[in-house]
Amino acid sequence: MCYEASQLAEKIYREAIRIGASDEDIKRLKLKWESLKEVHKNHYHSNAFSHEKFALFTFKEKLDLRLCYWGLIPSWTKSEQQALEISNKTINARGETLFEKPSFRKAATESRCIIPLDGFYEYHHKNGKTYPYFIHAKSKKRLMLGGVMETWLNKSSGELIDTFSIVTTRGNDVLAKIHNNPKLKEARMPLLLEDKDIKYWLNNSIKEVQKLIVPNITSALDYHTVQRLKGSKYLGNIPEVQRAYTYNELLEPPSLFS
DNA sequence: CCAGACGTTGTT
DNA sequence: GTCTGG
DNA sequence: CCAGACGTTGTT
DNA sequence: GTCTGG
Repeated sequence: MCYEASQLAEKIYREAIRIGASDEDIKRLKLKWESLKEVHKNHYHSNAFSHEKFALFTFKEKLDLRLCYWGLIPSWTKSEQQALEISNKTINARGETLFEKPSFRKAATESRCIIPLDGFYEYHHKNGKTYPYFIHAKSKKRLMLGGVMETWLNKSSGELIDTFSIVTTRGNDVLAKIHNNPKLKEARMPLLLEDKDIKYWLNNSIKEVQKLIVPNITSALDYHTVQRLKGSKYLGNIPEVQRAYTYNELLEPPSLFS
């Protein structure tokens, strides 16, 4: 799953290189980014339910970079009220059923996207308490997540709203470590695409795309506990929120024999 | 037929 | 313990 | 998903 | 818009 994420603004357009963008593409996206970055803010920690804007890549005739709200609003949504309700339920989209669900199948078929993230947050449970982890790529690379996007026309305001959802798949062994119970039957995680697969997610046939919905790039992930992400101890949307923080109760109990 | 839903997560 | 709001 | 509420009254 | 439950 993926309910909390980080996306920093710096030179996001450059990730297009990993999608196989041409020099011309990069030039165009850089230009576009110059205007987008005025409204884009650094998300050191963003909770999906606050529905903030994230930068993502799409591909119609050309590779494009756009800002979209997290929480997909299907085009058939009728009112602002309904839009808010449904966007609270479409933070993630199960990869297994992506092409069947009424909320996602149009987006899945016609407008898949790539969300470049600096990391995401997951919770570990122990003795009835939760401990947040920040999960990120080793080597400070961005993670490239598979997603779907859709534009909603708000008829009461005439406004076009771009929205997206993050596709999820079975959790890999890194997730299994964070949920450090070897008997855990199934952890979920966002669809992380390897560089070689990114362009196929954007423009291949449905059949090919479905093959990409599998756990991936385990070895390239790193993670550590961070301070609380909600409540009175929450640091807010600042760099420190993703800094390593040790919880003594999570440390290995001292061995009797060491 | 109409009305109402349309989604995800996981027991540390 | 369980539901709801974000 | 987690954090926080978990209720009633009546109209600034 | 389309499907499901009643």
